Amino acid sequence: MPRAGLNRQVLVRTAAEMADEIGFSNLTLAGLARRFDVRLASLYSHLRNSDDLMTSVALYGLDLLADRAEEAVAGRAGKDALVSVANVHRDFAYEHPGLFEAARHRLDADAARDSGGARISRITRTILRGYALSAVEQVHAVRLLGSVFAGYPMLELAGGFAHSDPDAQLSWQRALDALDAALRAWPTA
Amino acid sequence: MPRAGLNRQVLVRTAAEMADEIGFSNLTLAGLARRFDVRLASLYSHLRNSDDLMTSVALYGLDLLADRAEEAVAGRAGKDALVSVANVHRDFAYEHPGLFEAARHRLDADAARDSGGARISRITRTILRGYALSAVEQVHAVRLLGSVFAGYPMLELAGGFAHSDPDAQLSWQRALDALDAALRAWPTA
DNA sequence: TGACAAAACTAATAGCATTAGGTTTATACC
DNA sequence: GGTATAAACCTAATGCTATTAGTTTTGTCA
Repeated sequence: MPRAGLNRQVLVRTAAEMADEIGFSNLTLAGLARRFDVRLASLYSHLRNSDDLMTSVALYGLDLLADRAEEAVAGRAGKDALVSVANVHRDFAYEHPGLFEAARHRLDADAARDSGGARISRITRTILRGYALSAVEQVHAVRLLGSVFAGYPMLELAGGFAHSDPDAQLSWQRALDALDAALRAWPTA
Repeated sequence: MPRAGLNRQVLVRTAAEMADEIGFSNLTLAGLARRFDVRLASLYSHLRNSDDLMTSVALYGLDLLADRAEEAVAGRAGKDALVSVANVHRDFAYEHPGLFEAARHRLDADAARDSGGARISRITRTILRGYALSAVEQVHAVRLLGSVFAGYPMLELAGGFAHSDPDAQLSWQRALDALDAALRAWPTA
C-alpha cells in the first residue's frame, strides 16, 4: 500500500479546512488521521501532540488574516483604510469560522510575538496614519479597534444579533462610522 | 457511607468555581465528580450530559454578569452609566475568567432568548437613554458597545495587550472616552 | 543491491463520556 | 417501629481521544 505522503504543512492546512467545517473546538487528531486514512499514531511523526496542531492552526489562521489585512490597507488611508481592514476581519470570520475561532487559541509569549497577531496590530496601526493621534494615543486606538474587529464578528457568529431587526450588516457599517468619528475627534486626556 | 447530597444547583455552582480556577475549556464531568468524591456516573442523576453542564455554567455566568450590570446602571445615566456598566464587564472578566469564557459558549435559540445575555442587551440599551439616539440607532449602538465590552477584556485576558507599554487600564479608559464621544456625536446616516 | 532514515504501523495505557442495570439510603406512610 | 418506594449512588461495560514504545515497511541513495 502506498504512503499517504503526509507532512506538517499538509496536516495543518487540512486541519484548518476541517476546523472551518466542524469548528475548531471539534478538531481532533483522530479525525485528522481518518481524513487521510491513516492510523492516529502516525501523525506523531509530524506533530508533537494535539496542542501542537491546535497552535499551528491558530498561527496559520492569524497569518492568513494578516495577509489579507495587509493587502486591504495597502494604498489606503483614513476611513477608507479603516473600513477596508475592518471588513477583512468580518469577512474572514464568515469565510473561516474555524480559523477565526482558532485565532483566539491561547499562545505562549514566544509564539505570540512573531505571529500574524503581532502583524495585525502593526497593520491596524497603519490605519491610524490617516488620523491625527499621538504615538501613545495610537496604541489606545489600536486596542479599541482590535476589540471591535474581534468582538463584533464573534458576537455576530455566536448568534448574538441573530435575526433581530436591524440587519447586522447595517449595524456594522454604523459601528465603523462611529469609530471613524471617534478617531477623528479622539478625546485627548 | 453518607451521601454527598448533590443537586443540580450545587453542581453548577461548583463547576463555575472550577471553571474560574482551571478554565472553562478544561472543565470536565470527571473532574467535577472527583471534587465531590463521587463516581462520574453519579452525576447523571442530576445532569443530562456534559453539554448540559457547560450550558448551565454559561447561563449561570450570564445571569451573574447581568445582575451586576443591573446594579451598576441603576440610578445612572450617560457617561456615568456607560463607564459603570463597562467596568462591570471588565471586572467580571478578571474575577471570573472561567465564567467570562463560558459566556461565549454557544446556546440554542431557546436558551438564549431568556438568558442573562438578553438581559444584558436590555441593560446596555438603558445606558443609551442618556444619549440622543433613535430606536434603531440604539440597536446599532448596543451592538457596538457589546463588542467592546466582550472584545476588549477577551483580548486583554488572552494576553494581547500584555505588558506592552501603555497600561491596559489606561487604554480602557481611553476607549470608554472615545465611545462616549461617539455616542454623543452619533453619526446618523 | 543493500543500507538507512523516515513513514507508517501495531499494541498498550490512560482519561473522559455515556448507558444499562444493580444497591443503598432517606423518607413517607401505615 | 416496620416497610415500600423513589431517588441517589454505585459497578460494569463500551467507545472515543491522546499518547508512548517498539516494530515493520518503504523510498532513496550510495
